[in-house]
Amino acid sequence: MTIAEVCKKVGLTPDTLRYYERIGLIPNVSRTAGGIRSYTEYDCGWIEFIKCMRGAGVQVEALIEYVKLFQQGDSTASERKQILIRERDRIAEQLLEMQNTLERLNFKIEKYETDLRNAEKELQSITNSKE
Amino acid sequence: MTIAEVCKKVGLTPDTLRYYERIGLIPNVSRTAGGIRSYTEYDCGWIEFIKCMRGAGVQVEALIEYVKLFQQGDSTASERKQILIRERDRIAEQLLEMQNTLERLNFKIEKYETDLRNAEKELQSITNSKE
DNA sequence: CTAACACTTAGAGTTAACTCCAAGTCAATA
DNA sequence: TATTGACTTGGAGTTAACTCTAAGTGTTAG
Repeated sequence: MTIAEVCKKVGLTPDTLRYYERIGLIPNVSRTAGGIRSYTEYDCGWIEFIKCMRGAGVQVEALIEYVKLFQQGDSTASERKQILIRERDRIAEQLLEMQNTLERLNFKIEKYETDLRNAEKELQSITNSKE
Repeated sequence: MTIAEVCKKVGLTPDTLRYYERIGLIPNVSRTAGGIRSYTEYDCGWIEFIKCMRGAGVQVEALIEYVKLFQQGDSTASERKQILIRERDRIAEQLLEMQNTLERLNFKIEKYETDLRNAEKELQSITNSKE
């Protein structure tokens, strides 16, 4: 796959993909004779994983660390697991915070709704009394 | 309340509070005769609201817009409501994405656990067969 | 009264994560 | 074969949201 095809498939820009590769997030992308990137399905798997993690707010730095350990082989498995646990816990915490905020916003929106309804009613009763 | 007291109370730095005020997120903070900020409970309410929204990833730009409308009075109520709805929907969407990622991470972590257990078992059986 | 310390301002600096640019190369088509 | 358009690289620029600095003022403990 070319970079354009991968971009269409996963929804990232070529610049972002090249950036991710440059900083070590997508290991071993091979090239054609002319030096053009040629992505395998395996590469796409990585990209998709990275995209998913980034979408949940996992920092690039943590992902670089993970990929680096991955490339060092099986002996780093438990260290990698620790990274995943750490990031999982972060996401879980952030999730709670967002759930609270969501609830708070829902209350506030509801309050706006009743207030706006009441204001309209009042307006109408004034209009009516004038007739 | 002084800026230091508010900071301790809500968990923000003085720099951040001054920054928020400067860009219009905390309206009408009054000063002492000497020009030092003196926060009311009402101010703290705003700050706490802003902190909550920021904690859930609501952009400063959206909050500035909201505060500006708020200061313009009742006539902006429905416009303000629209902002809250928009941000609520964003948070809800982000929440879903994070829940998916959380699940994915949990699977991955579990896989690491079984793999590591198996590796250890294998190691042990080799050790045993040598004895 | 003075030393020490918190506060003030305007504005510069930092950080993360892209995003864009210039100059050049490669592939396909008229 | 020439041109068009996607690709390459290294490096500069951008954006959001702080965070820090410098130079000065106010407040309080000894």
